[in-house]
Amino acid sequence: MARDKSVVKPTEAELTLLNILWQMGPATVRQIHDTLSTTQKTGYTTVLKILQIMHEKSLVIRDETNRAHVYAAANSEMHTQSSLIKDLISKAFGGSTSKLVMRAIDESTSAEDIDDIRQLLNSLDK
Amino acid sequence: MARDKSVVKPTEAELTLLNILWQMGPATVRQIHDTLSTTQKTGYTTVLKILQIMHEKSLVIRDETNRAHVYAAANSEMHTQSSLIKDLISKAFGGSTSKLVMRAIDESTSAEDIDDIRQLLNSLDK
DNA sequence: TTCTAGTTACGATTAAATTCGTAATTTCGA
DNA sequence: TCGAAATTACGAATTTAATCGTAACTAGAA
Repeated sequence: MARDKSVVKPTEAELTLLNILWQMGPATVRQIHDTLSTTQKTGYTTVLKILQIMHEKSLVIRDETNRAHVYAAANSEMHTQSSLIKDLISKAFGGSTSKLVMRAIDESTSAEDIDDIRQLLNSLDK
Repeated sequence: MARDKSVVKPTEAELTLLNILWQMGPATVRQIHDTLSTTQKTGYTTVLKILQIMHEKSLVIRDETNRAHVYAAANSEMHTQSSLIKDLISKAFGGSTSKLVMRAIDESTSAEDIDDIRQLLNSLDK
């Protein structure tokens, strides 16, 4: 039950900040905190601290040129999504992608989702 | 960045034990530890302790009739998979099931997986 | 130049997760 | 009956996550 040091998996709080960075692009702590404040009541220094830790883990990069450092996600949203999915598949779905997909589809009541997925499958045919 | 108390999400170690319980069915600490030992070197009392904590959280139920308590998963594998997926979708996929599915399919190189998924979609048509 | 507002750095605190040693308890066989 | 072996209970130690207060620093305005 050891931690896998090689692949850094963002924690929940870290993922929240990454989502903001993916949406906003590079941003200062102030900007990130302002955005986060619309949905959560988290202190400014808390956000700063988490970003500093993320920097140590190389989850974000930062530009220290100006006094207010500018942070950016180190990896793309797509890359991170893939690694989170792979993690879940291996830990809760016995390594089977199709099991995860089928369970996800079972959950979805949205007709659009189903259509989107069907189109993706069709596009794989060619 | 608060914990959601209403839905108990198993930790990594807990999920490992749940996987064993789903596979074996109800089992004693000894049996669970023996199985786990084939892949991990975790102490007996560690497994016991985690099961006791899981019992407090109602992740498992236990039969205390005999001296060696018999533990069983409180929720089905399917139920837990669904809740883990929903959690991931909301935290890393902007709530979109189709985005998760598409990312998962992108990752999968297995033709069988694709076939399985296609069949599931077809079965939804009726 | 000096003050001030804004920023980063540092470290303390709390809570949860993980690990395991040791004590207490129980049961079964000699 | 009594003791050994197995089991549970208890709690300590360690690590990580998350939070934030306060100190230190910096740049621009007055």
